[in-house]
Amino acid sequence: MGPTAAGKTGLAVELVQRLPMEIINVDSAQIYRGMDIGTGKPDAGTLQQAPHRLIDILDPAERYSAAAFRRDALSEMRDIQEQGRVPLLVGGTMLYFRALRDGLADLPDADPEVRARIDAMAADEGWAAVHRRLRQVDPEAAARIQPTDPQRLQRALEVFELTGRPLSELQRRNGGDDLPFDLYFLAVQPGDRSVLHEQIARRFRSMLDAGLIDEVQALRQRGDLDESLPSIRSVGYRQVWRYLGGEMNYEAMVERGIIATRQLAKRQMTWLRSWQTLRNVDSQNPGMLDRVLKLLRSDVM
RNA sequence: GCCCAGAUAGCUCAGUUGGUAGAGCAGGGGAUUGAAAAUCCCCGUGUCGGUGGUUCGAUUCCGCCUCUGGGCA
Repeated sequence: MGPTAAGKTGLAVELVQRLPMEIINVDSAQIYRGMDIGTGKPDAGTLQQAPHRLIDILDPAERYSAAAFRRDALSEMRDIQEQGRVPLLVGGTMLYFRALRDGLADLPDADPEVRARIDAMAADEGWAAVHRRLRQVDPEAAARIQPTDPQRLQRALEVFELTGRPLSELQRRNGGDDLPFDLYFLAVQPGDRSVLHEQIARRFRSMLDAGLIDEVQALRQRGDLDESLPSIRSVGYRQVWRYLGGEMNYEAMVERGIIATRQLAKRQMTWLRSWQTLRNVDSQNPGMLDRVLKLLRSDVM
């Protein structure tokens, strides 16, 4: 685990060359086909020598979820284990890691029709009205969710409409199905954040040099994608999308893209700060690989 | 050289009819259950360019100086 631009992929590739491990991607953007440069996917050669599972499994028009990830990851983990290797889960999507570790409540999948209805209500009467409606059917969730948080308001009301039960009640009955795996958590984090910020700026510019604009242009030209999709909302893609739509100039796009990446890294580190039983290595330490190998030897093997 | 307009938070700016100031962005902290690279919450003392003057009191009014735009030569 670790923030973006900390060097997780490079480390993972080194590890699978030395140990009987196989990589599973835990990154909510790298699941999309045709989104390679901006998501920081390893190049084709690297993928050849260090295969990643759960990369390129979805079209950008599709939506994924933490629940789908848990299902898919467990299936891949079983498969890798049956082949006598150890699953190495690598990525920065902390919600996915948590869903894997803790499980999720038994809730219905997203329903486009219900969501469209709630969107229409919000467009009509505002999200505050949606919040008031939620308070009637699920006061506990309404107390926890800000009236300004459309995404969670929509989900809470959606769950009620689909099940007739409040989300807060269903979440309490969290079926704690125990994992058939022991999990070992290792975080790769920068000792000095300002150095990470420099790396982020450099990496975003090099993505542009590598053809990020063309990649996003190709997505735009399909005609069936828009900014409401998780794929297009992801860091870098959203900013380039708007630049291509004439909403900002090149310079502003570069600045906003770098800022969005920094903010992502910060949120990722917030997750890690409260993570239980976590081993940390400094991503800026040149001896990182040896340190990790040593940790694995003493803690796992 | 002269005229005009600026100079206030890291950046862009607002404001104080004279009682030492506040937004957006950035940044920091936090939350996070089928969108999570998403979505949301909290956090603003800074020689108010410098220096004299007027005043009980000046960032605010006046003079001079410096710097930055623009105009005239």
